[in-house]
Amino acid sequence: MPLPQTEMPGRLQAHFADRGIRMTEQRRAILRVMETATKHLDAAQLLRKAQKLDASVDRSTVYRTLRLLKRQGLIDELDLMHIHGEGHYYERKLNRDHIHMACLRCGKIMEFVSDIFEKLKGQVEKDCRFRIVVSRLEIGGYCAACRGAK
Amino acid sequence: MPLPQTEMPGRLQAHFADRGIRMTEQRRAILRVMETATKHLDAAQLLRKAQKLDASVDRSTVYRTLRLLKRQGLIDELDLMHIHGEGHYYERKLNRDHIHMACLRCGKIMEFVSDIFEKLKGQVEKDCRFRIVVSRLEIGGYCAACRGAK
DNA sequence: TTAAGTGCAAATATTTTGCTGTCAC
DNA sequence: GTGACAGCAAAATATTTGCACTTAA
Repeated sequence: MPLPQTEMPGRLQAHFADRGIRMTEQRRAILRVMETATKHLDAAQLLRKAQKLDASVDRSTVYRTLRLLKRQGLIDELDLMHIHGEGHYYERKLNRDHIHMACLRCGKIMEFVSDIFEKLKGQVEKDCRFRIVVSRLEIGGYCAACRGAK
Repeated sequence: MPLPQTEMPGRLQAHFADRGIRMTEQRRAILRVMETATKHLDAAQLLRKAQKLDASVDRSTVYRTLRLLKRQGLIDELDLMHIHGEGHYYERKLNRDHIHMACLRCGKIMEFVSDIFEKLKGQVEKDCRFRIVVSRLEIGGYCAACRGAK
């Protein structure tokens, strides 16, 4: 039975507890935002949303927590073709890796899960003798709606 | 007969001429550096190398020219897992798309051409009805040499 | 001739760091 | 109690912009 994409609130916090990583009010707020986010957030958006839960959260704590989450392999960092600005976007790493597509015209972000992608990663691991820790496939182009409209 | 990976010096300049894009001393220097680069360059490295050919080249001209090259689809922009700093790396877009792998231990960058990657892009175009303009697959992990050493 | 391109300096955007005080465990 | 974490302010890094001057076509 496949797990749903909206998944296990509290899992990030559980991971922290499991590994003996200290929990603070600020981290709790940031993790909750990441856990409940319905779209990809950049650092500034994450800061604003976290401050709604705990007004004391500082920008530097957001960046420090993002670094921690990355090191723990709990989130992925994306560029999304820099549709808005030069910063990065973040999302929880869920059970299935997926491809990101960004429409260069309307800015819509789409996700796509593919067995061929899994096969490709297997090929890289085998043919290049490379142990994959993190992978990121981002595609820019035109979505179905915008293809015609161009 | 497959085209070699080190390829056609002057092709970027030829493209500019074909499209009626103005050529300047500064652009000539920047294009030459991109054409002859043997590794991925960030904006600062590109600036330094271009200044050796034409000392007048300014940082802003480098960024403006990079933007132009991106819009023309002549170069790809990469993060290379931010192995050094938060900036971007650039490389000429050659005939065959390739995957980039960055070793998180030794920092080595590897490239890999795969038919499965081509097939995957075909799947995205077909199944998602998405017209791909640019794609970027970056992988972080451990190369063969570093796998043992860890 | 003139629209496009340039350098320069300053602005903006993004991320990191040093320090001192606070809090989770 | 103490080592890890926090806020704050300032620095570091990366990229963009306004403007007056220059140049390719």
